[in-house]
Amino acid sequence: MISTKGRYALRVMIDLAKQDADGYVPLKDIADRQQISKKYLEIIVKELVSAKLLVGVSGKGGGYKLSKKPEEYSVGEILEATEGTLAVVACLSENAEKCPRAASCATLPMWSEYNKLVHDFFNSKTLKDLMAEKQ
Amino acid sequence: MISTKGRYALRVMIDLAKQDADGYVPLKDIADRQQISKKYLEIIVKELVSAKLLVGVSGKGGGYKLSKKPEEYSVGEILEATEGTLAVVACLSENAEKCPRAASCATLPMWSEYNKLVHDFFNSKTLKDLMAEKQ
DNA sequence: CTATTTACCTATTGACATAGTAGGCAAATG
DNA sequence: CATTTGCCTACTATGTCAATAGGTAAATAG
Repeated sequence: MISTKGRYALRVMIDLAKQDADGYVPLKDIADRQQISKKYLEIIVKELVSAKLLVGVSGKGGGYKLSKKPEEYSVGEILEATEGTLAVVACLSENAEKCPRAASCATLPMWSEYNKLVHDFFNSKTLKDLMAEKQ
Repeated sequence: MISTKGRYALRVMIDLAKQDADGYVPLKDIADRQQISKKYLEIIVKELVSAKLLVGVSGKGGGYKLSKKPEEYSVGEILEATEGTLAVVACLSENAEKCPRAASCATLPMWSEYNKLVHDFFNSKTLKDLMAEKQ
């Protein structure tokens, strides 16, 4: 299940995509508009900055802005930055140790198929697609 | 992410599907074959019995057996019985309270689409499909 | 130079889920 | 009646989620 963290991250990104692309937007404004605790958003936004999806600038006139154009973000990369992984089972995550049962696992083919489905879905959606939606 | 519980449940069901369909199979045997703690499996199997996916019989000669034919189980119902829900976001789970943001939510359409994708995927796969795999 | 605004940092919390373990009771059969 | 099996309650360690609290660092406006 996609957690609050990932869902909030998307809302922040959509919010930023809708603001003037040149200026920096203070987190306080985003928190007010989205009705989300600013303190909690700090944690989320920090991860988005680490992942280079956002640029943050301190001080007066500072805030956050997108590091590229909305159509250049996949929803998948935003979720992966905050959720840690989009892998559908532990053994298919990036840094999973090799499962000794893999060769004879009756369920692995299904998990792999499902994993691809999920990744393809989120990688094919862009931030711009979500901007187009209402609100 | 699908948890150990759901993955173990599938392995138990597959294991049972491969045994003689008439007799009852002791949990100890399944645990030995699958190399999973029998104690932990007790918890999982109990939930499968509650959901009427398995029938359990106590005493000598007892054990568990499928309550219907392998091709009549969807993978979805097995996972739902153990994972609680397959909903991809909280607001789309069965007993979720109505979200006040729903009407104006920019991400809801995507979540709904994703939710359908996931449910369709698991509801279209049957236990028999998994039996056919190696092991 | 100073006050203000902003991001950024560490730490803590309560609630809950995960992945088990322990020990015993109840039922069924040989 | 002993053995085998399911079934029940309880407990635990670890981790994640969703925050909250309180401070430090950087940048700008005046």
